[in-house]
Order: sequence, then structure tokens, then C-alpha cells
Amino acid sequence: MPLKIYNTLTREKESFVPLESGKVKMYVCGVTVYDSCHVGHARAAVVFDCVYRFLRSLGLEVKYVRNFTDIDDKIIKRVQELKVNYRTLTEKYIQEYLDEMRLLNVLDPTLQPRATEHIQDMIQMIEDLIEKKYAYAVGGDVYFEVSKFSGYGKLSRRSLDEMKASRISPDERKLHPEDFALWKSAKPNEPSWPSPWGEGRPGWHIECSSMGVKHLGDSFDIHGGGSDLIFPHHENEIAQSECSTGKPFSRYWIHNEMIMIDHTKMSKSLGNVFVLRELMKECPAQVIRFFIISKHYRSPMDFSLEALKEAAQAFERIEMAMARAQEYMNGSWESFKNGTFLEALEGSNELIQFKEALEDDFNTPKSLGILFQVLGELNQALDRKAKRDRVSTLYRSAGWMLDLLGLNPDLKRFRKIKEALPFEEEKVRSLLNEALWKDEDVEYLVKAREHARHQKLWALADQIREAFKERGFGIQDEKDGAKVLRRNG
RNA sequence: GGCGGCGUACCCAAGUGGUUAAGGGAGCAGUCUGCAAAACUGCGAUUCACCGGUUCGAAUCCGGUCGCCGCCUCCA
Repeated sequence: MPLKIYNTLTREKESFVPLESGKVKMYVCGVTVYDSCHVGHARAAVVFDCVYRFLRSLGLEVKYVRNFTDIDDKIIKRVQELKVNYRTLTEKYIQEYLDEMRLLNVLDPTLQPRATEHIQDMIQMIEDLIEKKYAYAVGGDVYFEVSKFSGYGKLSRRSLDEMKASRISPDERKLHPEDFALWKSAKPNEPSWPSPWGEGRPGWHIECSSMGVKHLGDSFDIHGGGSDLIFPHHENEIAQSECSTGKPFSRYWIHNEMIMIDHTKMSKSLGNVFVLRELMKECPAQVIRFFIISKHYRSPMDFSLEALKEAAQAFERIEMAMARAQEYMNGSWESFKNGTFLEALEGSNELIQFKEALEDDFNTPKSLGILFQVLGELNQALDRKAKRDRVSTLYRSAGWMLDLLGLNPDLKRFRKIKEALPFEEEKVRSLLNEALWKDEDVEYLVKAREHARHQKLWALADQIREAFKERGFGIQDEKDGAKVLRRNG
């Protein structure tokens, strides 16, 4: 089955055929670095990370570019409010973003260019557009003349007539109200770069055209971003790029839908955002990732702490099963990997189904359904002490699925304590009064409880278990020793 | 107003023309356990917002009604 992608440009699911066989060139709009990211930014990053991972696992060589917008009006506004150097500000949020991406297990794109590193490229493209009469300079500003591009509106399905009717308070110096800025002249004390039109900065849209074309070529395969970028950002990118190069820009446009709070879009202006780094203090990043991929990327998704709690519960099921299998097999799933995903597919019905789910426009929720079926079988096999071969097959399949979805279960949460430790009731009593336990205290108490159970001192055993619970640990008694697990949050 | 989308069990969520409508959470019952926890087993939508139509057959296609949302200004 070929990979099908829903293309915003055609509004249809299409078979994906890259321009150059075996290679994919993909550009995704990153973030504007003027403030901390929220869950919506995480969704976009995770969605395209899944796309990236899946394309790679199909054996395609993917060049993936995701930019940082590190100069724009919002950044300037923030810089003036905070009275800091704009590079200090942007650098801070770039680092924050990179840290968060790492925690979310989002792979580094091939390139992460910054707008300010491409000012010259942008100036060249603007000059080119002026020369070709698609753009005009007025004072220190340059505008793109939208009516010169017959394809304008093809992505967002809008006509110029509609736009003329709806545009509000147009800049007087524009020839037409719907024209947009390619270059903006600098006011005093604003960050600026020299240009043929004087000191200034690039308009927002030109950076993506310029960096896309520079790093991926005039025409490339996939362009992604949030659905709120379709108009005007992506529409304008198409106009600039195609007028400049004379060639079709991106061939497939992928847009992820928004995160909603109480059925309303999460956005800064409404003040209903959940800041990612705050959320990560309460909840493991992997749970956030799991939450995100549990809904198809093209549907709006309601976010709430309750929903996140449900996701945490479901994710723990994954972690428990994988931890059990790891213990049984005495090794991480990677150590049983042998070969690539495509090779692992051979004869593995569940992996084939899993692949088919993702091939259908990256249907991650459907793929999770298949993962859970495999985990159910894995648990069954483990319950019945099935042969190593059977367990190993299921374990490996589940591992591949988690790998492709970029889910990284935290198996260190589960610890089986095996070594014997001397039991001293006094020490146990004193530890029970401690508010915080070190690792060795945890181990000691697990063994102490085991001792108490062997002596049928049920009251003491239950007291210890209760103390564990109060400190965020769960205990599971198993035939060959107790297992302790650290609860999330 | 223009363009686009959504409405599936208590909650989340796949399924978009054809065997019993995936999966997860929560709940209830059973197995296991000193009691738990986890795991396993069983139970749970004769029905897919509503009303018509097309079809041998529709949650799935078409028309209408109701409700909700996004974009059209900065936005992932």
C-alpha cells in the first residue's frame, strides 16, 4: 500500500510520490521565539516528528528543515517591553524550545535555520521579485503585488475579490489593500539590516520562501505547519516563491489542526494557553506526546488536565507491559531488533497493520489501537509464561511501534529489588517517619516489607505499603520479589 | 457574509458503502493475591446529532434541519 497524504492544496488524500525517488524534502514552519511554547506548539512539532520518523522508516532519505523565526514585530515589541537585546531574547527561547523538543523525544530536523541568518538570501529574492515586477518599493518598504500572481488564493481557496471586501484599515501606501510586506523599514532603535531600500527587516512570509528554496530547492515535496498558517502565511509563501523561481513551490501541504480549550482555540491573545514547560513539571513529556498522537492530526483536539490524566493512565499500561517484557527477556527491545523496520515487517501481521494505519495519512490513533492489541497479547503471553520466541516477537513488534511513534516509555520507574538486606524493625520505624526517602531507603523498605510478609506481619507490611503510596510509589508483590513503581505527578 | 471542518458508548477516540462498529480510560463481576497492585477473563453502542433520499445494503454517499468550532488580523 502506498503512503497517502491529505494535501491541503487539492483537499484530497493523494498517493505520495516524491520528486526524486527515494528522497524527500520537507519544510515545516517552526516557532517565533518571543515567548515560551504552549501545547499547541508541541502538537505541531510532534505531528511532524511522526511524519519524519515514518518517512525515514519507509527507507526514504529525508531532508527536513524547520525554521526559527527570530525577527518579527512580536519580538521587537517584547524586546522593547523587557528592555533587552533581541538576540538575548531569541536565544533564550530557542534554547527553551530545543530543550522541550528533546524531552518530547522530537528528533532534530536535518537543519534548523534562523531567519536572521538568511537576510541576504531574502534581500536577493525581494530584488528578484521587484525586477520581475511582482513587487514594488515605497519609501523604505517593499510590498508584494498580489494581483500580479494569478495563482493567489489557490491554497486557502479564496479569491482576491473576497479579500478586497474584507481587508481592514489598509496601509495607504500599498497599491492594493491585499498586498503584503516583503521588507519593512526600521524605526529608530529597532533591530535592522542594511538593504537597497534602507535599514529594515524582512516581512514575515519571505523567510520561509527564502530558506525553503535555499535548502530544499525551487520545488520540494512537503511543506507543513499549523492550519492557522494556511492564510495568509502559506498563501503568501507560494506567491513569493513561485513568482521568484517560476516553478511550483511545495507539492504536498500538510496542516495540523489546533489544540482547543473548552472548544476554543488555544492562543496567546485569548490567554487560555497551557505553557509546555509548566505542564512538564506536572506530567512527563512522554505522556504529553502520547496525548497528542492519540488524536488524528487533522482534527481539532480538546485539551484539559483531565484528558491528560487519562492519557497518563493509558501510557502507564504501555510502560508496565514493556517493563514486564524487558524483565522476562532480560534485555531492551532494541537488543532483539535485528534489521530495519521494513525487514521487521516480513511476516509480522501486526506490524503490517500498523504500517498501513500510518500510511493512511498518518493515522496515529489507529496505529495506537494496534499497539494496544499487541500489548494485550504480550501480557497474555507473559501471564502464561509463553516461550521466549513468542514473547520476543510481540516485544519486538511493540518496540518498533513505540519507536516509530517516538514514544519512549520510562522503564526506570519500575524496579525489582532482589538483593537481600538485613531486617531491623527499628530502622523501618524510623524510615517510616522520614518524609523523603533516598533510593537505598526505598530498596531497604521493600525488602523489609517482604520480610514482614514472610513473617505474616500483615499490619506492618500494610503500613509500609501505605507509606509508599503516600510518597507516590506503588508496590506490586510478585512471586520472586516485590516491584516498586514511581507514580507520575 | 465567504471558505473549511466537526457531531460515534459515562469520557477520550478509530472506522467514511457490505462479516459480530477498533482501541484506551472509568465502572461492574470473576481469576490471581494474606489483603492489594498489576495482569488476564467476562459485561457494556441492534446503533453512529436529527429528518428525508439514493442503494440489494449507509455511521460511511446526497439533500435539509439543529448544535459546535476554525480561518478570513498576529497565531502551531
